[in-house]
Amino acid sequence: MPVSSASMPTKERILGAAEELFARHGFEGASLRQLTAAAGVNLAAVNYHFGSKDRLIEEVFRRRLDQLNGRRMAALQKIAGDAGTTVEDVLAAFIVPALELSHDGNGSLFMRVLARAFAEHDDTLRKFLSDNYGHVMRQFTAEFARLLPQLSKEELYWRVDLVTGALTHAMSGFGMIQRKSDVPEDRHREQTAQHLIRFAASGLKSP
Amino acid sequence: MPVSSASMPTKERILGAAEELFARHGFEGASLRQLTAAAGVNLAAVNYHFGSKDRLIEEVFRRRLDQLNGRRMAALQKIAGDAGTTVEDVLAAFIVPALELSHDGNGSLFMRVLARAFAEHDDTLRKFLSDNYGHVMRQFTAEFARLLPQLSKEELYWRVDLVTGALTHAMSGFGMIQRKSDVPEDRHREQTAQHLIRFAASGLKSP
DNA sequence: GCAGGAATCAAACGATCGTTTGAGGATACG
DNA sequence: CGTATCCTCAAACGATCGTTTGATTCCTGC
Repeated sequence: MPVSSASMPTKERILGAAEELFARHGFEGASLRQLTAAAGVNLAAVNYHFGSKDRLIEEVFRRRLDQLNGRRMAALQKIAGDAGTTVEDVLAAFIVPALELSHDGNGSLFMRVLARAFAEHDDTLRKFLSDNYGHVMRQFTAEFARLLPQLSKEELYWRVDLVTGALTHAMSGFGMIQRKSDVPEDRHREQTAQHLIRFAASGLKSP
Repeated sequence: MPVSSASMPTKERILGAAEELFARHGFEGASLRQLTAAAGVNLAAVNYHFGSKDRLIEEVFRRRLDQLNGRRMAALQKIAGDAGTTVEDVLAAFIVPALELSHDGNGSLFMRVLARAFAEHDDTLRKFLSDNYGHVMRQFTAEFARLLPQLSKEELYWRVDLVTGALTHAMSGFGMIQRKSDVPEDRHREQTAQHLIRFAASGLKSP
């Protein structure tokens, strides 16, 4: 499963190498020289294809988040507003697409990039993420509000923030948690999802 | 409450400015030239007093973590092994010292530095933190294990990791959550602690 | 098969990085 | 008063940063 093979177009090889090096060394820590060397392309290729390093960073996010948040929204649409929907259902709509990404290619490296973006309080990056994907969090929060009417607005924001913090932290470490070889991949993913959903649901619903 | 005034010794002025700039721009993003300019000291002072930038980073952690984890361990010793101790008590021993730090001076900036250290999967930094402060997490985990005997070792590690992730994430954002002016400082801190403890306890104890 | 845009290349740009140097100032002790 | 020690300072070190340039190669459409 190549993330940056010689047969791929230059743009995708750069994106693959960027994802890996941003995860490992941070946005400032990974230089364009390391990056283009790892991708096997010329140094000038980044500025030619993306314009600048900052635009490359945005493109790394866009490529993954478009897919991730698209799947999250699709899963949420199916259950939002329904009478039988539970907190666990909404959490599953949020978590399962992220787990699928984590176990696909070097998607788990992207989760580490995302965790870095959370830790960096960089205004430009936060604005980009908020502008492009803020509506996703608002939709999920609105559905939680419907299912947890006893919580004040303030309390709800608190708990949703704690849940996203825990999940981002946990999923950024998935590269290290290896499943036992006798458990099939999808079964392992299902167990992980159950762990996370149970934990988060208990926190959200706590009295 | 100056963090880097002209009257303070050079070493402390550097540590104060370093904490702020590392929180804002990361370890690689903050340069020694910015840092020494903000502290009002000569560029060479960092290498004279600390030896290198990496040793300065370690000293930034040491100064705060010695105090923070000292208070955590003291609070834990008082209740560890007792018959009446609850999960909430242990969580309070972990959380309250961190909240006290967050509301004291620019201690909240340090919590952001700590959140960065979590997100960076830098081996050198992780080894330093593990070598010097790993015993704290082991002690707390052991006490959780005593109070939650129904959890498997694997499940317990999972949940403790989720809790620390949520708390680190939450407390790194405390600079932005301002208390209402009609609520006294210590009352606000107490309320925040209750929020965090309730959330974490529900997650840990979830069936 | 040839013109022309797309893509790649080596090389260089000025800026900034962490670190080192050696001279000079401050301070305490004989 | 002199001297030894701690500290500060401006300046420079080589390395590396993101970006730009201009020539060269590749590929496509006529």
